[in-house]
Amino acid sequence: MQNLLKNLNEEQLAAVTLPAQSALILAGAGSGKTKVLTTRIAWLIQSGQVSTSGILAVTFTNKASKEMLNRLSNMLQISTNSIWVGTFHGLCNRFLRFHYQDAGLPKSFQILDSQDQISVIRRLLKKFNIDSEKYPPKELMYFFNKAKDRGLRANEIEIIDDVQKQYINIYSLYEEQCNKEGNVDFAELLLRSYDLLHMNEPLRNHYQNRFKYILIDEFQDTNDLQYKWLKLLSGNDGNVFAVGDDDQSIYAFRGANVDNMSLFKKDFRVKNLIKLEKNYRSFGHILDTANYLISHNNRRLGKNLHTDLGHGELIRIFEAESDLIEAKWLIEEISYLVSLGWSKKDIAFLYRSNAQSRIIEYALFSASIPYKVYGGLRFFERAEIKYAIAYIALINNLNNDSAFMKIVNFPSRGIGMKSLEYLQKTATNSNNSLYSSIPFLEGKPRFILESFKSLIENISKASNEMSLPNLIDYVLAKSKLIDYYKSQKDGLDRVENLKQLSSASSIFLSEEGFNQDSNANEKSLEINDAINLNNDSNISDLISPLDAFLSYASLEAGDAQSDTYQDAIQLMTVHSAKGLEFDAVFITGLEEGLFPHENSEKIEDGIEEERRLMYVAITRARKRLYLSFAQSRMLHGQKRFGIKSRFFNELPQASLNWLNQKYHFEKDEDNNISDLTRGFAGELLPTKNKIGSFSWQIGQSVFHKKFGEGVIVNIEGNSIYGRANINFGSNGMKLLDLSIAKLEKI
DNA sequence: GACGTTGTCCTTTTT
DNA sequence: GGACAACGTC
Repeated sequence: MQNLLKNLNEEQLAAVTLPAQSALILAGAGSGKTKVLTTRIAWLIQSGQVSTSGILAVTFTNKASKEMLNRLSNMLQISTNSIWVGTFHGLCNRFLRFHYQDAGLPKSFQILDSQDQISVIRRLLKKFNIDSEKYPPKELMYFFNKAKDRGLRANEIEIIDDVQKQYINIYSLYEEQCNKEGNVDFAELLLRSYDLLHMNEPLRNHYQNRFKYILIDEFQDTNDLQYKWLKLLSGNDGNVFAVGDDDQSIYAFRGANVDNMSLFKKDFRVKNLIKLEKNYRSFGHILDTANYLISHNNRRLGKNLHTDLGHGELIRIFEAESDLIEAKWLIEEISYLVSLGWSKKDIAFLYRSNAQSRIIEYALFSASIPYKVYGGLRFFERAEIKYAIAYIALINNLNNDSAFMKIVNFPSRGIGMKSLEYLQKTATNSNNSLYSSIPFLEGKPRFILESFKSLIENISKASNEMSLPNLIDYVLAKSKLIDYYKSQKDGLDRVENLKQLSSASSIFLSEEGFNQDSNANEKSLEINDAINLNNDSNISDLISPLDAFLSYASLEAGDAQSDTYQDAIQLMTVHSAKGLEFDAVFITGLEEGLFPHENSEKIEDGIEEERRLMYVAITRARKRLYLSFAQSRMLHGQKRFGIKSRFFNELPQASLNWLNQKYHFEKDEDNNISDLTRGFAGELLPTKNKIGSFSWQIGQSVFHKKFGEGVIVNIEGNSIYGRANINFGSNGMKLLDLSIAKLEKI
């Protein structure tokens, strides 16, 4: 026990050993937040205050919950299996699998990811002849999700105008459709769980009694519904240990509400507020940069990080001519670091949006440097995998129209639009699922659909006799998915992915403790059984391997494939870097419109959130931080010119080191950049050359007295006297007369 | 009526 | 660059 607590500082120790009351821990980046959380859990268990089943620990990402479980099993000698640790979504899924009957769900309910959600909405619009131009599926999805995040059903939303009324109508149609199919979207997992706890008193009492200690990480990222869920579950004399950092709130776009932190203080009568401001991660210049940047935000609880580590190195900034050169510079720089003995897995390339990874990947690949991309198009989000999963989802629940539609004619088997419209109509008239309506058809459509039906029946029968991995191989063969991709000229990668699916399932089963040989799970549970059982039972005792695997496919999307130990450069978005740390961090693509993202300007407090995102990015670095931006970048298949991010103006200049003058590029006769060469650290060149009139070029960076820094995006007419479209970033796009406007070259 | 091809649209971040 | 819809062809 003493061992457990000996490495904590005063504040950390105080937090870990707080009495059983609600508490709010304001924990800055790198202040030992995860350490405090896990040590508290271990301490509670080891000191005998609670058994493992009395703890509920909530995180926001799968990565974080895995990390927590890892650390716990290192600290504790006992099994951590019965501790409920997971994401909100994962925990709610588990809860609903136990109590599906009470929640009004079929045993094998399927979880929809956002792609699936969109296609449900599309089908719905078609079915009811609703104009998808006027009611874009994506907008509808945002609307539904936002409502659910606030805990609202269709009939609980206030009607403001006619358009909104129609949104609400479609919302209830959507709910109806999902219920009929037995499908549940991400937000629904939470709302269902909440409703069930809310309505069902015995169940609520049971869980309130069971979870003596609730701990939650990244509290600033909770949305309204999650807050209500915590409140309900913790009961009246709630005991919630919340850890968070308002400066790292970066999920407002999915409903997170920072105000929950101050609300929590009041609602949960928090007596214990502890601030962890000592940073153990980063050197001084890095922290100064982060502190100075975030001080530009208005809505803050207030907190300043400090360190004992000393100033360390200056922040290195690089301006590239293009995204390609930025990528080349990245390679050059990390090769240098590696040659100095830095390890690749401690170096991260961060970017604002996933699309930016491509060019960096290409450069790394060409240089034969091992790298690992997190996020992006995940394994289970790939088209071919989604098809395979849809076959399995359909045999698991024949009412799943979404899965049905996805695969009924894929690979194509001669079932066209007309036949499906006919089927749809028949199904709608009899209020049956598509699959079960097949026998009521007539003529040729009936004939071809019956053959599809027997395919599904065949697979279904096989599923009772085979293990999951074998079943998957069977599906791939019988459905002809593999054959289809083999016949495609660029289908080889997809064939490989499909082949990986069965081994992925077998790894999953063994990790989750399932019996590999059988797919059977004949235990059908009454509510009381479930209550009695789940105190110390594994999820594998209650859920069929198939259901579990399908949930896993939706909830985890196969993010981190297990080669974490390989020494490779880490590539990820800033969002997915939250909670991680690296010796060297490169924040790339720091251009107006990209970071901060242009969409954020239209959103209330959007720029503040982007700034917090930047804050998160900066505080990932331990020893060395690089910032880079490019004058031009390929975007949507087009070359776009940008100017450097406004965030550069919000950094402490004394901590910055502008690298540009220390590098030069070698160009061949065709003006292609052949290689990037490390140059000498020369004198700083003057940055602004005042020149009278000369020929302007697209892509030229300019300075204007009123509008600030900009980039020439287009020139009309003569390049000396014509007019130019100039992108002034936050000051907008201006059309200026080149002979009149006093522009300076930068 | 089904299938392959072309054209058009969008493109932030995650469970 | 990718997903989907509309188009023309078999």
